[in-house]
Amino acid sequence: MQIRLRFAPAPTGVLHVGGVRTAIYNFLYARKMKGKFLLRIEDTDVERSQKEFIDVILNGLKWLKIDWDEEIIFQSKRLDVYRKYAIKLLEEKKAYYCFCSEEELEEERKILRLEKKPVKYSRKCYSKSEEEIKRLLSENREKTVRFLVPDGETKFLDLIHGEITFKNEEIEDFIILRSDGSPTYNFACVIDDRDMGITHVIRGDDHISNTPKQILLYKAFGWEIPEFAHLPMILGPDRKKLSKRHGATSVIEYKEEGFLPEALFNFLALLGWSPGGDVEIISREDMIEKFDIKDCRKSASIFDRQKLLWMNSEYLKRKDLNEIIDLSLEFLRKEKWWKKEYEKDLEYLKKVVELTRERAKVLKDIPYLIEYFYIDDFGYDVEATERYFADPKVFEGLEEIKSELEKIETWDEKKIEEVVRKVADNLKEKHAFLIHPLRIALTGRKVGPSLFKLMELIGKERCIERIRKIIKELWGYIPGKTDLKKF
RNA sequence: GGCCCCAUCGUCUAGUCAGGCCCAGGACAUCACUCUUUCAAGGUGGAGACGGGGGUUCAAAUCCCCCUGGGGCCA
Repeated sequence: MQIRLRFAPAPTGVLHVGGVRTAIYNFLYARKMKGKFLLRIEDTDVERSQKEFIDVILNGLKWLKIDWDEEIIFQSKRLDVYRKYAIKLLEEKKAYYCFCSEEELEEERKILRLEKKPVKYSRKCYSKSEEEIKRLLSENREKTVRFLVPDGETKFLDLIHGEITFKNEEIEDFIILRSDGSPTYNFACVIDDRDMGITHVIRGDDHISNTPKQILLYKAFGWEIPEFAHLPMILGPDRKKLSKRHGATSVIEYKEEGFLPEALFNFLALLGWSPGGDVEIISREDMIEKFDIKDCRKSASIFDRQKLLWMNSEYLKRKDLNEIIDLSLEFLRKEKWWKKEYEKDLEYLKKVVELTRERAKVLKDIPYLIEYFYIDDFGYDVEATERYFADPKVFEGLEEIKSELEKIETWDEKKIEEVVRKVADNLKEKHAFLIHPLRIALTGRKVGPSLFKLMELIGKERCIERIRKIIKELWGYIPGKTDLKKF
């Protein structure tokens, strides 16, 4: 039999990492078992559901390449279906009308709480006579439909947790249809899962307490009960359920920060599941091959951004350069210094990114890392300048290097290195004595990739010009006195 | 408050189902050293955990019970 799984988000908020991970596990399991992975939008709560969130959720899934089979099911288009099934339960006396007002119910609960009894609906409306119900209905009174919870206990075998049992007496006669005729979560969920032919329900373990209610509904309808697997939650650093307080909530924000979708997918897949052994970086194909819902952990895990960053940099190192370029361009175009004409020389961009990519943890780092390969007027790092321009002899060395560089005919890394080292030797100074100031001259910074490689890329003319410029601007520089802020 | 779930380094986890191979392995982070023109990356090494108490057993991270702690749902 082909299994069928689904991811069923409510468009009442953005798609956050917790939701994505649930989607990932459903997706992986479906692919592993050669089944189907479906999508359902639970938009029955008209007040809190927003169209924009649907797009946000869909875009997030698409970005992560979590693609779904078949058409998306929208609950808002199935309201008639839910009503039909509610009436069926009503007719079979497995559900009943409740005319209690919110105030009445609150009053009831208050008393129960005072008496330290379980807060549960009194079933008051269940004992109403046929005539009374008829009368109340004809008066067009506000009403809900409640499910009549039978006696006994409800147990199920959770694929992750094992057997879980609830006593039915702890479950109140829950509402299945609200007064506005819309279905409640548990009711719509069961009907949809049944209509969609869902065989396995994989969701967060915040739904464990919903499961017995749903099972009771399956039984009332005489439907086959699907398998359930309840995943542990992803918690914020404060060990509380993920929420807006924890910063980047929407997965799209990870995209905007320059995370690679495959890195986030890998990271999230391994948050709560392990293929066993010491695997960290694992391809999607291998995940599908090795995935088993039974290998999921039972305990909640905390989202560790540090490890995500590390994993992203690993993916960044391995990814095809051309793809990195394409993705980087999106970030570069947001920079004010970036000019459209730079994109004509893709070969140069490629070389520059190749040289700097391993220093990037996210794509967003790229523009900063390559800025000085494009613009010539940058400021000089104050701290570095104070340290490396303390000795006026530095200018002597730079002058010397400048004139030696001018003589170079084949401008390459090796030749440049030779020249720089020779000048330092002639001056009877350590090579670093000139290398550091040179770096400041060429990049304005104290750190970066190999100086000689970077000089090769920047080109002879521009390198010489930059050296000329720093000599001119810093001439007469006195450490600690000269105001470097102006550079 | 009621019910349910969970418990291995700071974090993610392997090992738990089929007890001995585990005085607990890996990864991130951290520290030291190394490489090096700098930073990062890389390499080497260090520190770091079975929440507590009872059982069962020749033997428990692993099985059972209790406590504690954390989380979730309902209100």
